[in-house]
Amino acid sequence: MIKRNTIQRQLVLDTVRAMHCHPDAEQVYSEIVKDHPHISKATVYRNLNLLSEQGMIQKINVSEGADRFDLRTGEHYHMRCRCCGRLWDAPEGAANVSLTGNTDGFSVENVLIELVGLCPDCKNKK
Amino acid sequence: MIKRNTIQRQLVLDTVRAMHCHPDAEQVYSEIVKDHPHISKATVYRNLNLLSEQGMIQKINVSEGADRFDLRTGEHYHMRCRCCGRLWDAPEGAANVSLTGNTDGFSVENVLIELVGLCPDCKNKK
DNA sequence: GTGGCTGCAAAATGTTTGCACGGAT
DNA sequence: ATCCGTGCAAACATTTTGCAGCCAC
Repeated sequence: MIKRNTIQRQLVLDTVRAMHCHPDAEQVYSEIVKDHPHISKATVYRNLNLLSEQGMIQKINVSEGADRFDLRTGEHYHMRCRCCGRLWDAPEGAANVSLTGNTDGFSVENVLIELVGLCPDCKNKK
Repeated sequence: MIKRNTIQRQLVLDTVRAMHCHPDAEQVYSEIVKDHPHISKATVYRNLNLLSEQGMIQKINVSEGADRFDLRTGEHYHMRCRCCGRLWDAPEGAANVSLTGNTDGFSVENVLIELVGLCPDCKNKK
């Protein structure tokens, strides 16, 4: 199916690229609505899903709350603060994963990693 | 708060222990309802959450669909088939993760890993 | 002009919560 | 007698979908 370039699709992509906080769909919508009050939340969801299927952005499932979106698409891992809920890209080399191939005939195609802990801000609040 | 031993709580625990398929809440409920038609789904949810907080079972977030529950509570990883959706415990040593400590001041407390791929059954169907 | 895309509302999915009652301690 | 746990329904959070009109191609 041929995909069209719509203003809404470009807005969703630009907004995710501009926000460096791993926003969820609601946050992307809120940001766009400021300048484009007519956009529908369904359109934001549809385009976030489409763009992540096309590899333009990455959809990130986290163990608490709504899915987040990220402009980086290469394989990398995420750190989630269990206190404030914010999400970060883990620095290059923060975690190294090696697969031994001993997976009972299961073919691993993708490794998803979430590092859960406390961010510096939340540590200082204690 | 002191926790009471109720028939429903024991049923939820026993059922998760008896099912070796990483069921979600709906599946646990369906299994219990066969013999105990009066149990409420809310009770199943409440007890699954309580038991996982107590460390009796483990709650597993997966990147697609509802949360699953597991009788194993020690740290281990999971493999999810992207075709049939089933979940398995990854064999001991299937994946080795090393943290380098290079996490920009973020304190990692827990590492969650999901290996996504194809199970032997789904590979054979192709 | 065609058919994908949008906005809107409604539905679907997964989970939690308020409340009155019943049962364990 | 207390008060925790239950069943029920309703609320909630997140996401998807049906549909009529619109707009990019």
